Amino acid sequence: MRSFLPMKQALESDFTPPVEALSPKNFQVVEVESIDLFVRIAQFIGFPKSFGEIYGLLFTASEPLSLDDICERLNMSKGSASQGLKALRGVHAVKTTYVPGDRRDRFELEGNIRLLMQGFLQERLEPGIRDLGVRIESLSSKVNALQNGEKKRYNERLGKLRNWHKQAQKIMPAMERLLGG
Amino acid sequence: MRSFLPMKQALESDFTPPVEALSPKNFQVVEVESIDLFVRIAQFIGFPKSFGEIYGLLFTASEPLSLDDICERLNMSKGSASQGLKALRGVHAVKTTYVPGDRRDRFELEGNIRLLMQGFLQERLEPGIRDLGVRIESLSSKVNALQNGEKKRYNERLGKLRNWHKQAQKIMPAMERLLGG
DNA sequence: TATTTTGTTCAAAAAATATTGAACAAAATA
DNA sequence: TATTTTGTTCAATATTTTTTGAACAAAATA
Repeated sequence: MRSFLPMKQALESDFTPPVEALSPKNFQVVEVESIDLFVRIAQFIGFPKSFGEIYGLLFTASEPLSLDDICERLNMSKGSASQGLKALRGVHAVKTTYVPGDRRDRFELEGNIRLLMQGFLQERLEPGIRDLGVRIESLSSKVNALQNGEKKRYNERLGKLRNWHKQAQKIMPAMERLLGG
Repeated sequence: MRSFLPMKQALESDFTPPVEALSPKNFQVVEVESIDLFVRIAQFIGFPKSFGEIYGLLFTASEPLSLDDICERLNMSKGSASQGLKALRGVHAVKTTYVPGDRRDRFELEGNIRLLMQGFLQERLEPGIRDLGVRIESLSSKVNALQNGEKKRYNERLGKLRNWHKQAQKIMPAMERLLGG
């Protein structure tokens, strides 16, 4: 893996007290740990590692970064960065920003983690739950064509499953309110 | 893929009315659809497909199945079935049952989907959330060593993240109650 | 005890998924 | 308009994950 952060921050002020002179190094540590954190979150919600890296880098950035910045700092191909940014923009986790005097796109976080979670909840979890409902109902109707014994056994199990699915649907709004609001 | 269900059910009764004579075929359809359903659920919570297949097959089974039964009906290797069953037993989704006159292990579902979810919530989601907390706190402490400007910017973002994490922790018990209870 | 049956483990193969990089198109500049 | 810069797409490659199957150990049977 390549170096993570340039010396920019250190060079921006003329004077810093001794303990703060260590800042660039500390900043690198913090940056690496931030990226690591978001890589975990990404993997947790089923995104590839690279998406987490990009998000983590933007989390630490003090200004919007260009595609090239991202590739360079994360040692990642342009293709990956482009795809990752596209996906992250898709879930409203990242937005494009105009920076005067630079004709390249610049990227920064859009809102906070809640927005990212909202995307996940609404575009992955919710449809998933809905799909389960469709499948359970389809199964239920087909079970009616079975022999009595089989039908009874199935319906018992399906009933519990249907019940559980209802609960899952019931808790969704609360999750969206608390985590995605 | 191989045939899914033997003719057993059809052969168990001497007479069935015309419409029910179709039962074996219907049963196969239902079985395939059940397995499909649980494959989705498995993939949803990050288990391999084969785990879902096993669970789905056991969901449809009228009696505890042996390892060989499972391999045969799902056209799956012994190794896969063994590993899948081990994992499913680990999350209390499947249990071993003694069947007189058969020295092979027999497997059946343990409780309903709630138990499986409980396993997922307690053994995956909860530790994941806890790990995030640890990482966020580690980051927070390291941010204190940064320069003032950086520190301020970071703490703003970290504050929101910490806040979000608290909400996530808060909603866990409700999820466990509704989905895993 | 020797043989068979049963289930587990793990290295290797296969499958699924993510990443790369070169070709391309679109937009900006010369 | 020709050239350069920028970002996207997608086939090829690399990586990760899952599955297989043969070797093994444990338990049951002969």
